[in-house]
Amino acid sequence: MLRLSKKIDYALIAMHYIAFMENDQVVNTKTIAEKYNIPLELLAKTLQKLAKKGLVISHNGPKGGYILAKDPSEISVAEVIQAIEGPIGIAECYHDRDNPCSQKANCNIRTPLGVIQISIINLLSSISLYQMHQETFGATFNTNHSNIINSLIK
Amino acid sequence: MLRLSKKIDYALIAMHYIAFMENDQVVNTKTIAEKYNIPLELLAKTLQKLAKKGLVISHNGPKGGYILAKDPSEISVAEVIQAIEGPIGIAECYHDRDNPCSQKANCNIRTPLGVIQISIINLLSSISLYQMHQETFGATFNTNHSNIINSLIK
DNA sequence: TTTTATCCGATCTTTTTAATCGGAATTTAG
DNA sequence: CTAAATTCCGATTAAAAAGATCGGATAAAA
Repeated sequence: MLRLSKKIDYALIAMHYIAFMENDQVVNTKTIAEKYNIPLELLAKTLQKLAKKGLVISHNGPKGGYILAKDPSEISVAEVIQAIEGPIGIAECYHDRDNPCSQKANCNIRTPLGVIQISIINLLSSISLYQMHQETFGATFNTNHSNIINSLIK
Repeated sequence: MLRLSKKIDYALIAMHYIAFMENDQVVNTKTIAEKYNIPLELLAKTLQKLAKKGLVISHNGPKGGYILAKDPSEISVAEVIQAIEGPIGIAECYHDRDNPCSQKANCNIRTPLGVIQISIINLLSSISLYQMHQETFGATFNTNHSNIINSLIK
């Protein structure tokens, strides 16, 4: 049902938490896992992946942990999703090149699904961690929607 | 990766095919399954579900099959998805009442994800089978986007 | 009354997701 | 220099979801 995976939930929760720590403190995995009741090992893996993709920076050893690699306003929800799961796609045939759908030419829904997919990617790309944070405290998204609209009106 | 399930692919393919048959002919499962190389039994189940939810009307016996219950312009992609899988939700905590997330109060991403979810639902609700069909033939979506935008600018 | 369909529940298989485990490497603090 | 805290990483297991199949029931047209 278009559900985001738990890994992505965890990634967003963690990124958000790290992003809005006071004075850019280094945050370790355990702290976040305990605060949000997330399995430690799984969260650790998730953060490692985010580090590998350059969204956070890791520091080893005692007093180690993670900080954001960029400003929260520069990190979109789409980036976090893509870091964990690769390209966003509602239809497989748009990026699984190893396993091409045999019906591609014949398919009657491929083109419109492609358009819908672009709209969703644009939506997720237009929302940053910073904006999520604002929303949490009752403010509202106020993004540039033109990209979403453009994908609908060609 | 926000992938639509195959059942939904099949449902959309079938609905689309039925919708744009000449003179509202009754279409049987086998015809569609063969044309698009879909497992017959699975497509049958999918169409049965769509019939139960009132999106298509079934006719038993020889010369039986399915026709649409409504005009293609009156059936949205969101309706088809919801008929097959229930409510659309990118975050579990928004409709799984049996299994409430223990972190609901504490969660730092619930509110913004809710807003994103509404945007996606609005997007999918704004696209009808008829519009998908237009798109297939090179025309473009030209929907009323105000609902999408309204969900972003409160 | 036979044939062609939908209908429906149960089950099996496969794939994906979630969680766990064991241990290595790194760095700070004492 | 050593011990403790932490990230790192691959392998494995467990659970859940998705996909597919089967057997038989019901209904309607020819």
